[in-house]
Amino acid sequence: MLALGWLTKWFFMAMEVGDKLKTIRKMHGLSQRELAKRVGLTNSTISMIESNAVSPSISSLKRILGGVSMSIPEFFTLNFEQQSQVVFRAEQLEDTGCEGIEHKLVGVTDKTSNLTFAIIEYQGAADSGTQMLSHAAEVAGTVLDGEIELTVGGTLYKLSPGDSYKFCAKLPHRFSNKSTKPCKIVSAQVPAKLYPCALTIKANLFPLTCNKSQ
DNA sequence: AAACCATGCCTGCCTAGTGG
DNA sequence: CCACTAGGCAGGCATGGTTT
Repeated sequence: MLALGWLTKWFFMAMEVGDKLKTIRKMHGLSQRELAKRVGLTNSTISMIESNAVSPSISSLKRILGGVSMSIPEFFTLNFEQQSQVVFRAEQLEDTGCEGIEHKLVGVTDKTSNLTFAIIEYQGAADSGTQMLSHAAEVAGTVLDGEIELTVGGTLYKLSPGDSYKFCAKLPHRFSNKSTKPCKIVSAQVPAKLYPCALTIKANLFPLTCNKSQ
């Protein structure tokens, strides 16, 4: 029974091997003959595998993937259907910020991504809220323009253009623009969920206040 | 009952050839 | 030049018979 289950599972996996291999080969700009020559097989073998006429042996698949610098685990975990939008035009970026903070999220509609990337602009005297933020994630960013005060775990850091930060967001943290000039930051976070001053505020999951104390 | 061996089937892969 | 098909070969595996 176990063997039957394994065979069934392998059968369904094998159904996709040919299509996947064909896509990968074309992504590398190779013909069946070129790939076959590169890995020491014949073009007909590549053809039959790609048309799902045969299921390649592990050794053959390893050889073929070697021709495109890919491992077997990488091959089976690759999912082309999850590939979504590549380029996000400036006008497409959704502003999820609140008063005093422009928070433009890149790829906010991509639910499969594990990364959140944002372009943030703190207006003069704006901050991320009176309460310290804390959420299970890792964040990193760079100040492009202006100056910002970053408090992480009780330590205050003053950042200028070119300065970067990276910290575990579980530590209580807060951003504050003490100057009168805007401060522009690019910021990334993994995992993509629970972005404190954008998605969560927008969704009213954590009703934080974004102050503009002037 | 266990181990060994012969047989046939299945499958991956090859060469040669075809059609677009 | 390209992808694909037909026919054949070789190795792996399951099965059944024989021997110990």
